[in-house]
Amino acid sequence: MSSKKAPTMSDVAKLAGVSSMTVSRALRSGTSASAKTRAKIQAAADELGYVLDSTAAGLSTRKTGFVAVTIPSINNANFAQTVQGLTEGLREANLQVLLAYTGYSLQEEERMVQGLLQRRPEAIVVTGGVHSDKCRRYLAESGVPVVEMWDMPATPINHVVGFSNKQAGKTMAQFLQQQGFRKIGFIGGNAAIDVRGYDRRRGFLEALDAYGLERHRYWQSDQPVLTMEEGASAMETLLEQYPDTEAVMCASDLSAFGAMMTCVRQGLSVPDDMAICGFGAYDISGNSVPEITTLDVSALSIGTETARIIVAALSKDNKEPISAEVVEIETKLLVRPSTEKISS
Amino acid sequence: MSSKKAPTMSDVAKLAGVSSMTVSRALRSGTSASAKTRAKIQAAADELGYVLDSTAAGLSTRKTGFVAVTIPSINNANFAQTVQGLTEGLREANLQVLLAYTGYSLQEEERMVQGLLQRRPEAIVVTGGVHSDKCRRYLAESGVPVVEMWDMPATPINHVVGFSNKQAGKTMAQFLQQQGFRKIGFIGGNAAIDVRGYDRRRGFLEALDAYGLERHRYWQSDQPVLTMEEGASAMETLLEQYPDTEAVMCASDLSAFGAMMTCVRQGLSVPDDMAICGFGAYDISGNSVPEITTLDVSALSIGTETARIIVAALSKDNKEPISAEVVEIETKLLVRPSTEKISS
DNA sequence: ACTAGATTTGTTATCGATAACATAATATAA
DNA sequence: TTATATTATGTTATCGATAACAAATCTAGT
Repeated sequence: MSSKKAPTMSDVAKLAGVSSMTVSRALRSGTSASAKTRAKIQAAADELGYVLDSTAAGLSTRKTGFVAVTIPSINNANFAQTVQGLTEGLREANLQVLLAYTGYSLQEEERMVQGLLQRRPEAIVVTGGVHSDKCRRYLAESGVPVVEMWDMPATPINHVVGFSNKQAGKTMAQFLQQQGFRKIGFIGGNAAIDVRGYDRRRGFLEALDAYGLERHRYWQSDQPVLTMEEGASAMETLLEQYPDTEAVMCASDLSAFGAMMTCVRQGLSVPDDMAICGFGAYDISGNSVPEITTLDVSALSIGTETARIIVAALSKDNKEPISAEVVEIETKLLVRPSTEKISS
Repeated sequence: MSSKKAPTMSDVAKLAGVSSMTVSRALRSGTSASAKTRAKIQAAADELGYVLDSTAAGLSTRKTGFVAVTIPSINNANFAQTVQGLTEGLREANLQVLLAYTGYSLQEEERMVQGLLQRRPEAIVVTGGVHSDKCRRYLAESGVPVVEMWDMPATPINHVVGFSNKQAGKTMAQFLQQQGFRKIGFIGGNAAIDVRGYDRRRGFLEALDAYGLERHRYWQSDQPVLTMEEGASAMETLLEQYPDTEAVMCASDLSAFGAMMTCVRQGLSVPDDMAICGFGAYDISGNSVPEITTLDVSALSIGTETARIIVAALSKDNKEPISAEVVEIETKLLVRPSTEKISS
């Protein structure tokens, strides 16, 4: 770590014997500069170890070159995949992702969005369709494209890339019902925290109602039930309270796996004694024994689609009005042995 | 998304009837401004929906307010935890994390570091102690604190927060040997890609040598073996080639779990027929049945320690020379049922 | 060789904020 | 009340780059 301060463009210009404007042009593509001076300037830049200050460049061009993204948690394979899709999709447009974590808190989301806006992102991506009033206003007035992902909000701010979590819950309930299960439980979280998980539960329970099935076998906590450990202890409680339960849907594959391990520990067979399904198509669901039935929401596509929309919105001439895109991502039920109904 | 461009500080100043310098002061803490004008300016700012442009502010103060971090993969719970520790530790110093993924490629790391430096981070954090020559030079000449984490490089660039991956491999080998296992295998990746995983293998095999144990039972690929699926198929191959293997160390808990599932599928009992240990103390290792022996490297502490060093380095007066800190994180062997030696 | 047109380079103003200094307003002490 | 210290506000220059325009150089066709 050298302590002398970084060389600037005019240092390079001086060394190369040209004006700094010429340096600026030589270091960019798509600008006119003779091959000879380009080489001369490149050499001077290398000698000084010059690195462009994109902070200053951005002030002039009014382009910062990054897209702000908020996700609930970094430690979640689904969001990680979405971010990967975003990163890759934005790379070709020379846009970097600036990530912030909200910890499933709307208040934190508001703070993060405010902080991110100070950095003048060229677009903003948020997870979910529910935000604090202030946050909605920040987003709406930001002057840049906004994408809400992982949900289908009733009143979108701008663009949307997601799927209906409620419908996802319904799909799972329908599947379990069709498989012949009747006493069906749910392990999941609370509305105030994990909005999307709660929507899934709502859809799930509504479907049970529609089929005339009992819907009291659920377990809830005021924290999202997303980890293996939480799933495991939730299943313990559920087995105590409703030992006759035949099948359970979990808010996440991780909690589904935890729940399954509780069954194994108690000598219950999955799916013979207890069928289990999860959500999110995490690695674990396809690699456990038995493999776990789950809903694949194609987290990667959410990222790539979001990136596509952003790139399109930014490349459009400002003259034509940019219409808000709403993309519904297809979900896919992965039927696996953990929910095989034994013909008894 | 409104299309009129964002208001600037002088817009606020005009509305409030003061100079823009006064606005600048009123909107910051630790600056002199009367309560009355502060309120007046705040009101004007709110009315206009003004958001500070930290890009411009940074150009003047020469502080961008963020720290650049490169990690091999976002989809890795260990690195996610480290990032979380970093984020939290830096938040109180008002520093944001700018994340980039290298995909376990040194070449990509070089590109990322170069790109990140253009944004003038106040510090740079990289994963591992091996970098391309160019990348090393970039880092060394960046003029800001550099932290290499997750390893103990022989010749550090600047600060270090990590542990010896080689020693970690040795520790596991020693443990398995002490448990009474003799025919020990290894499932892991290749040097060119996952440097740290390879170091662990090196330590592991050296220890086997030291104990006079056979060391041919390893499986290697030119890709890192870090996922459950990779672990599962690696174990299949290993069982074919060396069916007499008694115990296996895996480069990660995820591959360890995959390997364990292969055993289960083939009717082998863990640990009776095959002992398995992993690395990284992922959730899965503590929640599977049986639970998997692993090495906890305290990924979170790596993040918080790194954050601490950065905050300290940045707060120090530039007068006193900043000495490079080297912090060795303590690792902890978590002994679990997956490696219980049956007294036969 | 000469001129129109194309290409390369230079000059000046500007992006939106803050630092540094200068000045005005207010508070405090003698 | 006056002098002095303190606080509040304004002015000007600057951070490091690029846009917009201007000038200089080169190229090609006749």
